[in-house]
Amino acid sequence: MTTGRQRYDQDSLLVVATQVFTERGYDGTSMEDLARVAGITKSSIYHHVESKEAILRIGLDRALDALFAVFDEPDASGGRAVERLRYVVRRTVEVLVAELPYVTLLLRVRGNTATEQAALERRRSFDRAVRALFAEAVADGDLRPGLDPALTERLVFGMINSVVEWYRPRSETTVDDLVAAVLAVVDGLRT
Amino acid sequence: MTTGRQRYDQDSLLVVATQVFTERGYDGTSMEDLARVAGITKSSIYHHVESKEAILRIGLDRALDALFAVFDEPDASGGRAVERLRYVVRRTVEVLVAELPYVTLLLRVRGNTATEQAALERRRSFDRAVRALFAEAVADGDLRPGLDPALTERLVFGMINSVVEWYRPRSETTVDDLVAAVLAVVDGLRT
DNA sequence: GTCTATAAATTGATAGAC
DNA sequence: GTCTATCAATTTATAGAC
Repeated sequence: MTTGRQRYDQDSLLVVATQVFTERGYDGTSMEDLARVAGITKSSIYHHVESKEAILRIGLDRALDALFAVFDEPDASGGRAVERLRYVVRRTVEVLVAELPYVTLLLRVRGNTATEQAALERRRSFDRAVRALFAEAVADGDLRPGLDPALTERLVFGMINSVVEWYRPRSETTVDDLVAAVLAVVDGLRT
Repeated sequence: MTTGRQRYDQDSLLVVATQVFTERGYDGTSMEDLARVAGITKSSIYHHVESKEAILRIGLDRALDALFAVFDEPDASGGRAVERLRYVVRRTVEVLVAELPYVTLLLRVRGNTATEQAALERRRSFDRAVRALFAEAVADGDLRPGLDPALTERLVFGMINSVVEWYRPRSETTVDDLVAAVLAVVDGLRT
Protein backbone atom coordinates (compact mmCIF):
# COMPACT_ATOMS: atom_id res chain seq x y z
CA MET A 1 0.00 0.00 0.00
CA THR A 2 1.60 3.27 -1.17
CA THR A 3 0.74 6.65 0.27
CA GLY A 4 -1.43 8.85 -1.91
CA ARG A 5 -3.92 7.85 -4.55
CA GLN A 6 -3.24 4.92 -6.86
CA ARG A 7 -2.52 5.88 -10.45
CA TYR A 8 -2.77 3.25 -13.12
CA ASP A 9 -1.15 2.24 -16.36
CA GLN A 10 -2.22 -0.74 -18.43
CA ASP A 11 -0.02 -3.22 -16.55
CA SER A 12 -1.07 -2.28 -13.03
CA LEU A 13 -4.69 -2.21 -14.11
CA LEU A 14 -4.33 -5.69 -15.60
CA VAL A 15 -3.12 -6.99 -12.25
CA VAL A 16 -6.24 -5.75 -10.48
CA ALA A 17 -8.62 -6.78 -13.25
CA THR A 18 -7.25 -10.30 -13.48
CA GLN A 19 -7.54 -10.67 -9.73
CA VAL A 20 -11.21 -9.66 -9.79
CA PHE A 21 -12.00 -11.74 -12.88
CA THR A 22 -10.46 -14.72 -11.12
CA GLU A 23 -12.50 -14.24 -7.96
CA ARG A 24 -15.91 -13.55 -9.48
CA GLY A 25 -15.47 -14.94 -12.97
CA TYR A 26 -15.16 -12.85 -16.12
CA ASP A 27 -18.90 -12.79 -16.83
CA GLY A 28 -19.65 -12.25 -13.15
CA THR A 29 -17.54 -9.08 -13.08
CA SER A 30 -18.98 -5.80 -14.36
CA MET A 31 -16.84 -2.83 -15.32
CA GLU A 32 -18.45 -1.10 -12.36
CA ASP A 33 -17.20 -3.88 -10.06
CA LEU A 34 -13.76 -3.47 -11.56
CA ALA A 35 -13.82 0.31 -11.12
CA ARG A 36 -14.89 -0.02 -7.49
CA VAL A 37 -12.07 -2.41 -6.62
CA ALA A 38 -9.50 -0.37 -8.55
CA GLY A 39 -10.69 2.79 -6.83
CA ILE A 40 -11.25 4.71 -10.07
CA THR A 41 -14.26 5.23 -12.36
CA LYS A 42 -15.31 3.16 -15.32
CA SER A 43 -14.28 5.95 -17.68
CA SER A 44 -10.76 5.86 -16.32
CA ILE A 45 -10.54 2.16 -17.07
CA TYR A 46 -11.39 2.84 -20.70
CA HIS A 47 -8.47 5.22 -20.86
CA HIS A 48 -6.14 2.22 -20.39
CA VAL A 49 -7.95 -0.55 -22.22
CA GLU A 50 -10.11 -0.73 -25.29
CA SER A 51 -12.78 -2.95 -23.77
CA LYS A 52 -13.56 -5.51 -21.10
CA GLU A 53 -12.77 -8.26 -23.55
CA ALA A 54 -9.37 -6.70 -24.33
CA ILE A 55 -8.39 -7.05 -20.68
CA LEU A 56 -9.31 -10.71 -20.85
CA ARG A 57 -7.29 -11.21 -24.02
CA ILE A 58 -4.14 -9.68 -22.55
CA GLY A 59 -4.43 -11.83 -19.43
CA LEU A 60 -5.07 -15.02 -21.39
CA ASP A 61 -2.12 -14.40 -23.71
CA ARG A 62 0.13 -13.92 -20.74
CA ALA A 63 -0.81 -17.34 -19.36
CA LEU A 64 -0.55 -19.10 -22.71
CA ASP A 65 2.79 -17.53 -23.60
CA ALA A 66 4.23 -18.63 -20.26
CA LEU A 67 2.95 -22.19 -20.67
CA PHE A 68 4.19 -22.58 -24.24
CA ALA A 69 7.60 -21.22 -23.28
CA VAL A 70 8.13 -24.42 -21.26
CA PHE A 71 8.34 -26.38 -24.50
CA ASP A 72 11.12 -24.16 -25.82
CA GLU A 73 13.25 -24.67 -22.74
CA PRO A 74 16.23 -26.99 -23.12
CA ASP A 75 16.45 -29.67 -20.47
CA ALA A 76 18.91 -32.33 -19.34
CA SER A 77 16.57 -35.25 -19.89
CA GLY A 78 18.92 -36.93 -22.37
CA GLY A 79 16.21 -37.48 -24.95
CA ARG A 80 14.18 -40.01 -22.96
CA ALA A 81 10.48 -39.10 -23.29
CA VAL A 82 9.60 -40.01 -19.72
CA GLU A 83 12.31 -37.67 -18.41
CA ARG A 84 11.25 -34.91 -20.79
CA LEU A 85 7.70 -35.47 -19.54
CA ARG A 86 8.78 -35.14 -15.91
CA TYR A 87 10.54 -31.90 -16.83
CA VAL A 88 7.45 -30.49 -18.56
CA VAL A 89 5.28 -31.50 -15.59
CA ARG A 90 7.63 -29.82 -13.14
CA ARG A 91 7.91 -26.63 -15.15
CA THR A 92 4.17 -26.47 -15.85
CA VAL A 93 3.48 -26.57 -12.12
CA GLU A 94 6.08 -23.87 -11.55
CA VAL A 95 4.68 -21.64 -14.29
CA LEU A 96 1.15 -22.22 -13.02
CA VAL A 97 2.19 -20.94 -9.60
CA ALA A 98 4.33 -18.08 -10.94
CA GLU A 99 1.49 -16.84 -13.18
CA LEU A 100 -1.32 -18.07 -10.94
CA PRO A 101 -3.93 -15.35 -11.61
CA TYR A 102 -3.46 -15.52 -15.38
CA VAL A 103 -3.44 -19.31 -15.58
CA THR A 104 -6.52 -19.41 -13.35
CA LEU A 105 -8.24 -17.00 -15.73
CA LEU A 106 -7.29 -19.23 -18.66
CA LEU A 107 -8.59 -22.39 -17.04
CA ARG A 108 -12.01 -20.85 -16.38
CA VAL A 109 -12.66 -19.63 -19.89
CA ARG A 110 -15.78 -21.18 -21.46
CA GLY A 111 -15.55 -20.10 -25.10
CA ASN A 112 -18.36 -17.54 -25.06
CA THR A 113 -16.49 -15.06 -27.27
CA ALA A 114 -13.98 -15.21 -30.12
CA THR A 115 -11.25 -14.21 -27.67
CA GLU A 116 -12.10 -17.12 -25.43
CA GLN A 117 -12.34 -19.57 -28.30
CA ALA A 118 -8.89 -18.59 -29.55
CA ALA A 119 -7.47 -19.15 -26.07
CA LEU A 120 -9.14 -22.55 -25.84
CA GLU A 121 -7.62 -23.56 -29.17
CA ARG A 122 -4.13 -22.62 -27.96
CA ARG A 123 -4.78 -24.64 -24.79
CA ARG A 124 -5.77 -27.68 -26.83
CA SER A 125 -2.57 -27.30 -28.81
CA PHE A 126 -0.57 -27.39 -25.56
CA ASP A 127 -2.43 -30.52 -24.46
CA ARG A 128 -1.71 -32.26 -27.74
CA ALA A 129 2.01 -31.65 -27.33
CA VAL A 130 1.97 -33.12 -23.82
CA ARG A 131 -0.13 -36.05 -24.97
CA ALA A 132 2.52 -36.91 -27.55
CA LEU A 133 5.08 -37.11 -24.75
CA PHE A 134 2.87 -39.53 -22.79
CA ALA A 135 2.42 -41.69 -25.88
CA GLU A 136 6.16 -41.78 -26.49
CA ALA A 137 6.91 -42.67 -22.87
CA VAL A 138 4.42 -45.54 -23.01
CA ALA A 139 5.92 -46.73 -26.32
CA ASP A 140 9.38 -46.61 -24.70
CA GLY A 141 8.08 -48.94 -22.02
CA ASP A 142 8.80 -46.39 -19.29
CA LEU A 143 5.17 -46.04 -18.18
CA ARG A 144 2.96 -48.98 -17.25
CA PRO A 145 1.92 -51.00 -20.27
CA GLY A 146 -1.80 -50.92 -20.97
CA LEU A 147 -2.00 -47.35 -19.77
CA ASP A 148 -4.01 -45.13 -22.16
CA PRO A 149 -1.76 -42.15 -23.02
CA ALA A 150 -4.57 -39.73 -23.92
CA LEU A 151 -6.64 -40.61 -20.87
CA THR A 152 -3.65 -40.45 -18.57
CA GLU A 153 -2.58 -37.08 -19.95
CA ARG A 154 -6.05 -35.70 -19.29
CA LEU A 155 -6.04 -37.00 -15.73
CA VAL A 156 -2.50 -35.88 -14.89
CA PHE A 157 -2.88 -32.41 -16.37
CA GLY A 158 -6.37 -32.14 -14.95
CA MET A 159 -4.76 -32.79 -11.59
CA ILE A 160 -2.11 -30.14 -12.23
CA ASN A 161 -4.66 -27.59 -13.42
CA SER A 162 -6.82 -28.20 -10.36
CA VAL A 163 -4.06 -26.62 -8.29
CA VAL A 164 -5.38 -23.16 -9.23
CA GLU A 165 -8.53 -23.95 -7.25
CA TRP A 166 -6.78 -23.97 -3.90
CA TYR A 167 -3.08 -23.11 -4.05
CA ARG A 168 -2.06 -19.74 -2.65
CA PRO A 169 1.57 -18.57 -2.54
CA ARG A 170 2.82 -17.90 1.00
CA SER A 171 0.82 -20.86 2.31
CA GLU A 172 2.51 -23.68 4.20
CA THR A 173 2.84 -25.67 1.00
CA THR A 174 5.84 -24.48 -1.02
CA VAL A 175 6.11 -24.81 -4.78
CA ASP A 176 8.70 -27.53 -4.26
CA ASP A 177 6.28 -29.48 -2.03
CA LEU A 178 3.71 -29.15 -4.75
CA VAL A 179 6.06 -30.26 -7.52
CA ALA A 180 7.20 -33.21 -5.40
CA ALA A 181 3.63 -34.34 -4.73
CA VAL A 182 2.70 -34.10 -8.41
CA LEU A 183 5.84 -35.96 -9.49
CA ALA A 184 5.08 -38.63 -6.87
CA VAL A 185 1.81 -39.31 -8.65
CA VAL A 186 3.51 -39.38 -12.06
CA ASP A 187 6.26 -41.68 -10.78
CA GLY A 188 3.57 -44.03 -9.51
CA LEU A 189 2.74 -44.64 -13.17
CA ARG A 190 6.27 -45.70 -14.13
CA THR A 191 7.28 -49.29 -14.71
CA MET B 1 -37.10 -35.17 -30.48
CA THR B 2 -40.84 -35.59 -29.94
CA THR B 3 -43.42 -34.43 -32.41
CA GLY B 4 -45.29 -31.29 -31.42
CA ARG B 5 -44.21 -28.43 -29.21
CA GLN B 6 -42.21 -29.07 -26.06
CA ARG B 7 -44.09 -28.42 -22.83
CA TYR B 8 -42.17 -27.98 -19.64
CA ASP B 9 -42.44 -28.72 -15.98
CA GLN B 10 -39.81 -27.78 -13.42
CA ASP B 11 -37.76 -30.96 -13.93
CA SER B 12 -37.56 -30.84 -17.71
CA LEU B 13 -36.75 -27.15 -17.58
CA LEU B 14 -33.97 -27.84 -15.09
CA VAL B 15 -32.38 -30.28 -17.54
CA VAL B 16 -32.22 -27.64 -20.27
CA ALA B 17 -31.14 -24.84 -17.95
CA THR B 18 -28.34 -26.85 -16.38
CA GLN B 19 -27.09 -27.80 -19.82
CA VAL B 20 -26.93 -24.16 -20.92
CA PHE B 21 -25.43 -22.96 -17.61
CA THR B 22 -22.76 -25.63 -18.01
CA GLU B 23 -21.88 -24.57 -21.55
CA ARG B 24 -21.82 -20.79 -21.13
CA GLY B 25 -21.44 -20.48 -17.39
CA TYR B 26 -24.17 -19.33 -15.01
CA ASP B 27 -23.24 -15.64 -15.22
CA GLY B 28 -22.73 -15.92 -18.97
CA THR B 29 -26.28 -17.17 -19.47
CA SER B 30 -29.19 -14.70 -19.56
CA MET B 31 -32.79 -15.72 -19.06
CA GLU B 32 -33.26 -14.72 -22.68
CA ASP B 33 -30.55 -17.22 -23.72
CA LEU B 34 -32.30 -19.85 -21.67
CA ALA B 35 -35.69 -19.06 -23.20
CA ARG B 36 -34.27 -19.24 -26.72
CA VAL B 37 -32.72 -22.67 -26.17
CA ALA B 38 -35.81 -23.98 -24.39
CA GLY B 39 -37.99 -22.68 -27.18
CA ILE B 40 -40.31 -20.75 -24.87
CA THR B 41 -40.40 -17.17 -23.60
CA LYS B 42 -38.79 -15.76 -20.49
CA SER B 43 -42.19 -15.33 -18.86
CA SER B 44 -42.89 -19.01 -19.26
CA ILE B 45 -39.69 -19.85 -17.44
CA TYR B 46 -40.82 -17.78 -14.48
CA HIS B 47 -43.96 -19.87 -14.35
CA HIS B 48 -41.79 -22.88 -13.39
CA VAL B 49 -39.07 -21.30 -11.29
CA GLU B 50 -38.90 -18.42 -8.87
CA SER B 51 -35.70 -16.92 -10.26
CA LYS B 52 -32.53 -17.61 -12.17
CA GLU B 53 -30.74 -18.23 -8.89
CA ALA B 54 -33.40 -20.78 -7.86
CA ILE B 55 -32.58 -22.88 -10.92
CA LEU B 56 -28.96 -22.83 -9.89
CA ARG B 57 -29.81 -23.86 -6.34
CA ILE B 58 -31.86 -26.85 -7.43
CA GLY B 59 -29.10 -28.02 -9.77
CA LEU B 60 -26.38 -27.60 -7.15
CA ASP B 61 -28.37 -29.48 -4.52
CA ARG B 62 -28.86 -32.35 -6.90
CA ALA B 63 -25.10 -32.69 -7.40
CA LEU B 64 -24.29 -32.34 -3.71
CA ASP B 65 -26.98 -34.81 -2.60
CA ALA B 66 -25.64 -37.40 -5.05
CA LEU B 67 -22.05 -36.92 -3.91
CA PHE B 68 -22.85 -37.09 -0.20
CA ALA B 69 -24.94 -40.23 -0.73
CA VAL B 70 -21.70 -42.06 -1.54
CA PHE B 71 -20.66 -41.74 2.08
CA ASP B 72 -23.86 -43.39 3.28
CA GLU B 73 -23.36 -46.42 1.06
CA PRO B 74 -22.21 -49.60 2.76
CA ASP B 75 -19.17 -51.22 1.15
CA ALA B 76 -17.24 -54.46 1.42
CA SER B 77 -13.94 -52.84 2.27
CA GLY B 78 -13.68 -54.65 5.60
CA GLY B 79 -12.89 -51.50 7.55
CA ARG B 80 -9.47 -50.82 6.01
CA ALA B 81 -9.25 -47.06 5.20
CA VAL B 82 -7.36 -47.52 1.94
CA GLU B 83 -10.06 -49.88 0.65
CA ARG B 84 -12.81 -47.55 1.81
CA LEU B 85 -10.94 -44.75 0.03
CA ARG B 86 -10.79 -46.76 -3.22
CA TYR B 87 -14.53 -47.35 -2.89
CA VAL B 88 -15.27 -43.65 -2.42
CA VAL B 89 -13.01 -42.76 -5.35
CA ARG B 90 -14.74 -45.28 -7.60
CA ARG B 91 -18.22 -44.19 -6.62
CA THR B 92 -17.38 -40.49 -6.85
CA VAL B 93 -16.26 -40.99 -10.44
CA GLU B 94 -19.43 -42.94 -11.18
CA VAL B 95 -21.66 -40.30 -9.61
CA LEU B 96 -19.77 -37.55 -11.41
CA VAL B 97 -20.53 -39.23 -14.73
CA ALA B 98 -24.12 -40.13 -13.85
CA GLU B 99 -24.89 -36.57 -12.77
CA LEU B 100 -22.41 -34.91 -15.10
CA PRO B 101 -24.27 -31.65 -15.87
CA TYR B 102 -25.09 -31.01 -12.21
CA VAL B 103 -21.63 -31.85 -10.91
CA THR B 104 -20.11 -29.69 -13.64
CA LEU B 105 -22.33 -26.83 -12.54
CA LEU B 106 -21.21 -27.35 -8.95
CA LEU B 107 -17.53 -27.36 -9.81
CA ARG B 108 -17.78 -24.05 -11.64
CA VAL B 109 -19.48 -22.11 -8.88
CA ARG B 110 -17.46 -19.11 -7.70
CA GLY B 111 -19.30 -17.97 -4.57
CA ASN B 112 -20.81 -14.79 -6.01
CA THR B 113 -24.16 -15.26 -4.26
CA ALA B 114 -25.42 -16.77 -1.01
CA THR B 115 -26.64 -19.79 -2.95
CA GLU B 116 -23.19 -20.38 -4.37
CA GLN B 117 -21.49 -19.86 -1.03
CA ALA B 118 -23.73 -22.45 0.61
CA ALA B 119 -22.87 -24.94 -2.13
CA LEU B 120 -19.16 -24.26 -1.71
CA GLU B 121 -19.45 -24.91 2.01
CA ARG B 122 -21.09 -28.29 1.41
CA ARG B 123 -18.33 -29.12 -1.07
CA ARG B 124 -15.67 -28.31 1.49
CA SER B 125 -17.44 -30.58 3.93
CA PHE B 126 -17.24 -33.42 1.39
CA ASP B 127 -13.53 -32.78 0.88
CA ARG B 128 -12.87 -32.86 4.61
CA ALA B 129 -14.49 -36.28 4.86
CA VAL B 130 -12.33 -37.64 2.03
CA ARG B 131 -9.23 -36.05 3.50
CA ALA B 132 -9.83 -37.93 6.74
CA LEU B 133 -9.78 -41.17 4.77
CA PHE B 134 -6.45 -40.28 3.17
CA ALA B 135 -4.99 -39.44 6.57
CA GLU B 136 -6.18 -42.74 7.99
CA ALA B 137 -4.78 -44.73 5.07
CA VAL B 138 -1.38 -43.05 5.49
CA ALA B 139 -1.48 -43.74 9.24
CA ASP B 140 -2.29 -47.39 8.49
CA GLY B 141 0.86 -47.54 6.39
CA ASP B 142 -1.11 -48.41 3.26
CA LEU B 143 -0.10 -45.30 1.33
CA ARG B 144 3.51 -44.22 0.82
CA PRO B 145 5.03 -42.84 4.00
CA GLY B 146 5.93 -39.15 3.80
CA LEU B 147 2.95 -38.49 1.58
CA ASP B 148 0.98 -35.41 2.70
CA PRO B 149 -2.65 -36.53 3.12
CA ALA B 150 -4.25 -33.10 2.62
CA LEU B 151 -2.11 -32.28 -0.39
CA THR B 152 -2.66 -35.70 -1.93
CA GLU B 153 -6.41 -35.51 -1.41
CA ARG B 154 -6.49 -32.17 -3.21
CA LEU B 155 -4.50 -33.54 -6.13
CA VAL B 156 -6.43 -36.80 -6.46
CA PHE B 157 -9.86 -35.20 -6.20
CA GLY B 158 -8.72 -32.31 -8.37
CA MET B 159 -7.87 -34.98 -10.93
CA ILE B 160 -11.27 -36.61 -10.53
CA ASN B 161 -13.12 -33.30 -10.75
CA SER B 162 -11.21 -32.35 -13.89
CA VAL B 163 -13.07 -35.15 -15.67
CA VAL B 164 -16.08 -32.84 -16.11
CA GLU B 165 -13.95 -30.70 -18.42
CA TRP B 166 -13.72 -33.32 -21.15
CA TYR B 167 -15.66 -36.50 -20.43
CA ARG B 168 -18.79 -37.10 -22.49
CA PRO B 169 -20.96 -40.22 -22.14
CA ARG B 170 -21.16 -42.26 -25.35
CA SER B 171 -17.54 -41.48 -26.13
CA GLU B 172 -15.01 -44.28 -26.66
CA THR B 173 -13.98 -44.09 -23.03
CA THR B 174 -16.45 -45.98 -20.84
CA VAL B 175 -17.07 -45.20 -17.20
CA ASP B 176 -15.22 -48.37 -16.30
CA ASP B 177 -12.18 -47.26 -18.32
CA LEU B 178 -12.31 -43.99 -16.47
CA VAL B 179 -12.61 -45.60 -13.05
CA ALA B 180 -9.77 -47.97 -13.89
CA ALA B 181 -7.48 -45.13 -14.99
CA VAL B 182 -8.22 -43.13 -11.84
CA LEU B 183 -7.70 -46.13 -9.58
CA ALA B 184 -4.42 -46.86 -11.40
CA VAL B 185 -3.19 -43.45 -10.27
CA VAL B 186 -4.39 -44.02 -6.71
CA ASP B 187 -2.83 -47.49 -6.60
CA GLY B 188 0.46 -45.92 -7.70
CA LEU B 189 0.47 -44.21 -4.29
CA ARG B 190 0.15 -47.45 -2.30
CA THR B 191 3.04 -49.03 -0.47
C1' DG C 1 -48.43 -23.66 -19.68
C1' DT C 2 -47.42 -19.99 -22.72
C1' DC C 3 -47.89 -15.51 -24.51
C1' DT C 4 -47.24 -9.97 -25.25
C1' DA C 5 -46.00 -5.92 -23.06
C1' DT C 6 -43.44 -3.50 -19.96
C1' DA C 7 -40.95 -2.01 -15.83
C1' DA C 8 -36.71 -0.99 -13.16
C1' DA C 9 -32.03 -1.69 -12.81
C1' DT C 10 -27.61 -2.77 -14.66
C1' DT C 11 -24.38 -3.24 -18.41
C1' DG C 12 -20.48 -1.97 -21.65
C1' DA C 13 -19.06 2.02 -23.60
C1' DT C 14 -18.45 7.26 -25.15
C1' DA C 15 -18.14 12.63 -24.93
C1' DG C 16 -15.86 16.12 -23.20
C1' DA C 17 -14.03 18.93 -19.02
C1' DC C 18 -10.04 19.34 -15.79
C1' DG D 1 -4.89 10.01 -15.74
C1' DT D 2 -9.29 10.81 -13.80
C1' DC D 3 -13.68 12.80 -13.57
C1' DT D 4 -19.16 13.73 -14.35
C1' DA D 5 -22.79 12.93 -17.30
C1' DT D 6 -25.01 10.25 -20.44
C1' DC D 7 -26.50 6.60 -23.85
C1' DA D 8 -28.22 2.51 -25.99
C1' DA D 9 -28.70 -2.12 -25.14
C1' DT D 10 -29.43 -5.78 -22.13
C1' DT D 11 -30.87 -7.92 -17.80
C1' DT D 12 -33.97 -9.94 -14.23
C1' DA D 13 -38.47 -9.95 -13.22
C1' DT D 14 -43.76 -8.90 -13.16
C1' DA D 15 -48.74 -8.02 -14.89
C1' DG D 16 -52.33 -9.83 -17.02
C1' DA D 17 -54.57 -12.07 -21.30
C1' DC D 18 -55.47 -16.61 -23.63
